[in-house]
Amino acid sequence: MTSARITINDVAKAAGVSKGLVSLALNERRGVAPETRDRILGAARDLGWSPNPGARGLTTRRAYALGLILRRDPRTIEVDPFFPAFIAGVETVLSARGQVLVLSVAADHDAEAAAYERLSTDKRVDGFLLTDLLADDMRIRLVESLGMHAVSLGSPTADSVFPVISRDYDEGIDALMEHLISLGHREIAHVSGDEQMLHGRRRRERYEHAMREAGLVPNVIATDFSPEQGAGATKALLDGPRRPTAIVYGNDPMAVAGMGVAHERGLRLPRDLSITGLDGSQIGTYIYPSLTTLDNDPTEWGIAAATALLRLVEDGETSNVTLPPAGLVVRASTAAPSTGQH
Amino acid sequence: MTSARITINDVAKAAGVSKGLVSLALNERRGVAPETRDRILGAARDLGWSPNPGARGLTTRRAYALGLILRRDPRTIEVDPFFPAFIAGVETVLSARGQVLVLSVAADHDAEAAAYERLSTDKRVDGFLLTDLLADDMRIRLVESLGMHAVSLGSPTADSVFPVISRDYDEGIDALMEHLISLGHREIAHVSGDEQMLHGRRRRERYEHAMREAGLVPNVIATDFSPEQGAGATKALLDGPRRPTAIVYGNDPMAVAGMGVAHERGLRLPRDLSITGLDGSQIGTYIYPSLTTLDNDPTEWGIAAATALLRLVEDGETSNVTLPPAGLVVRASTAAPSTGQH
DNA sequence: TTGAAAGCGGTACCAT
DNA sequence: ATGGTACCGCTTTCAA
Repeated sequence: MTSARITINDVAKAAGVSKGLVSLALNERRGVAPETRDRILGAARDLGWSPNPGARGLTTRRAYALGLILRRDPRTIEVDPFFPAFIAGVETVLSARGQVLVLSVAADHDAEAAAYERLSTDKRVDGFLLTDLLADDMRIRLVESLGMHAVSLGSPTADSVFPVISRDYDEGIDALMEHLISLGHREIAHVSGDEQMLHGRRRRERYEHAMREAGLVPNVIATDFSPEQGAGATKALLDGPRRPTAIVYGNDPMAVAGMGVAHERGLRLPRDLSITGLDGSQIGTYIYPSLTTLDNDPTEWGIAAATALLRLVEDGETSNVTLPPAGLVVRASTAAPSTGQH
Repeated sequence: MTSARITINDVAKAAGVSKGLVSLALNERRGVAPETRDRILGAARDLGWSPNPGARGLTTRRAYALGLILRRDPRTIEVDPFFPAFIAGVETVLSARGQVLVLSVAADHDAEAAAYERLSTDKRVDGFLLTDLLADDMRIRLVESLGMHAVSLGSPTADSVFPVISRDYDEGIDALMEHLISLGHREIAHVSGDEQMLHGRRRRERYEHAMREAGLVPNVIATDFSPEQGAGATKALLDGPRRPTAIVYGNDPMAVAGMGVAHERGLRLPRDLSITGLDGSQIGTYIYPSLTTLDNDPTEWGIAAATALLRLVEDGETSNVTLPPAGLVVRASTAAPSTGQH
């Protein structure tokens, strides 16, 4: 089956008009007689025609595509519950508008910067979705200097001209800490994520705030968010001078790894050690004990981010979005500490 | 900083030649004097110019992009250790060639088919990477009828004109079964993945083959590969008439979920129940007990698939690729069965 | 070996 | 309201 390449000229011919008019009709511009409009659109539908984005972009200077660039160490790339659902959310917005997502993965900062530049100079995308924001993130200035649009997930520390999508975690972290404290925990440790990352740092700060509010002393080990370092941090804590009765992990994969360490040492969970994550992954439901965490909703992030970015690209409107705050999800991995030896 | 839009004309001017010649030089066509060639390429480099893929594709009929469409239930989209690393592999190949990956996520079969059609008719991609192959997969014929190129991960049951990337799992499954049997297990159950999916079915068949070879009777529960159904299947098996001493899960996330169920019932792993996965994820290293599984290497899949697809698109060469067979990775989740009551 | 010009599939402007 | 035409950035003939 040779799918006939059908173009705007075919539609024009079929509708008995000039191709300029077809363009006007398609783009819902005024100045086209209603009945002509219908005839044109009908012909387009009959022929199964939709405009070629490449040709279109040649004059409109648009790519009709959004870019997402992930920086990930290839060795630890695997576990991240956030992205698949996030991308699904982005897609629902894009596909409804005939747009497309260009995904790139970069191993390090240099490759990352190169990827932004390439997608930009090659006019592959109209804007970028900035995730995993770092403190003083170079990408803000980079993307700005490239003359590209963007939205960021979370508020950059430096000045940013881009719309911000955000969700409050402070409230959820407060609730989580209160939950642990009211169970009787005093030695509550935090295995924080990459402190370069804004949300990692922010969570750590709120944990510390909550601890001090309760008259307790914070106990933090920083990691890179990988299960590997999560496991290592757990061992360090259990062997350390201030052995915790509860550990709050910066993300769920680390919490799962931490449980592995605890089980390995013969601890009975949650009696001997309470464990929590911070971003509500599905797998947390099926591990044992099921994981107390905060809810998230990556799909919602994706929808909001893509919508805001498209508004910026198409209408030049910069509108921030605040998602509903993350709430506490109590499952089975937290309980009152045992009063036994330690 | 207004990044000057620099085009082929600027390069032509700088090199003192016509834009036609610039094109010839850039595309390494013969008939360009060596010294002119160098001058042109030098000018291009100085100006930081690379050709606009959209404009280019207008005449070459290429998108300089590859497409990957994932069909995933939004509710269970989260856990799949395969894709991030697979995509990273694809990316290493694409970025080196100035190409790009277009990623799409579809909720169901209809949306999936629509996505293939859209990326195809809009000339968004030059070919598709077909993953998660189903038995008698409609996509083979669909993509063919769209006149698009593709490669498939695994061999389609129906005739396919597309290159096939494959890796032998039979050998690894045999080794895994032998491992369990030699430990003394007789009641070895299999929680299989989606039987619609080719690799899920194939794995189940090999498990059954190995059981019969050993004079044992297969015991299979089919699932959709989700942790949720993995947990459910585990409960059914533990409550069933033929309570297994070992369970082979179709993928690692289900194995993790299965462990959760076992722990919940107070079983001591691996003494009371041996558990294995089948696709070597990183998280398997950090759970307790660490997971016996087969190794995989999604990045390798990605590199091979993208390379083969690009060869097909650019040179018309259809070359199958066979990756090294998956090997057994023995960790701590398998041991001799306890001889106690049951 | 090189230049000039047509054409790819659209959009946008200027007449009418 | 509609048609004609130039033009977007690049590739590809065809002459020279």
